[in-house]
Amino acid sequence: MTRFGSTVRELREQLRQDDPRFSLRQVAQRVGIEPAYLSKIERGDVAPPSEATTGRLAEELGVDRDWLLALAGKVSSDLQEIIRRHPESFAELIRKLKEAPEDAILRVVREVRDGERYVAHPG
Amino acid sequence: MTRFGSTVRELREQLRQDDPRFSLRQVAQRVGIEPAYLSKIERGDVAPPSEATTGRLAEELGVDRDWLLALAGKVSSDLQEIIRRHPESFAELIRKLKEAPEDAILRVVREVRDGERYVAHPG
DNA sequence: ATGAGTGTATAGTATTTACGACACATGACA
DNA sequence: TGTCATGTGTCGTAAATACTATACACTCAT
Repeated sequence: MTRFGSTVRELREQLRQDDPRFSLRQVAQRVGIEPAYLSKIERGDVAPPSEATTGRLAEELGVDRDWLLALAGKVSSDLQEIIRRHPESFAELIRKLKEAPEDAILRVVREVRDGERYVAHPG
Repeated sequence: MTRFGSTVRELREQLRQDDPRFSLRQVAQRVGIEPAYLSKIERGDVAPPSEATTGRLAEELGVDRDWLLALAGKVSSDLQEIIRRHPESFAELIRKLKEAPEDAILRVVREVRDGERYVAHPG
């Protein structure tokens, strides 16, 4: 159903072309899981791994953690915690941005980033 | 640890003052769970229920679904799905708003709501 | 031909999630 | 003094989550 496994495999094989340390076994060891498990993950034989494991996998493969988590069908727990502090506001904001194209979201991001009017003042 | 159970109980007992249909048993029946289970939920004897059950509970108690889900330590799955479509943008946006006060978040919400520049045009 | 490294097949498991079933004690009401 | 509704205590459990352990077959260089 998801492209998680095949994506991980492709990423790993790309890296492997330049560096033999990216064999399934060695990556599994660095990530801290059994090779057999990573094999099943890459072939989609099992569901994507936990948030923690996916995070270490993302770092190992040099891709964005939130991006890989999304492929795994998850949302980072630290983001969820932030949302839970203002559930109604964030809910409205996110649902409003549901139909928005990527660049519109990025514009909001940029506005928030630039405008110090949005962040709490340190002094 | 969480105030989920006690909050549900308080809400229910408030409603009950005007309407005897808000006994634990009757609410449980309308929500579609066993009274014993709701009892344990309200006393914090068990973890908050599933997203679906929490949603029905919110409706029954007349409170915001996302708000009650937050109390349950969850984020609505439809919000998560939206985030997963643009994981990196949303991650940055949400983390940027982490330190922002409620009214700053609301200002962003309002800007997005008003500015049709953010939403996809139907025509 | 053997040892090292590769990926994979099979089987099993601890923990968590999300409840249901049933019996019980209490209090009000007729 | 039944009976009706209330909340609760105890026990059990199906399904999902997130893996481990072991053994196997293959390839390639020595």
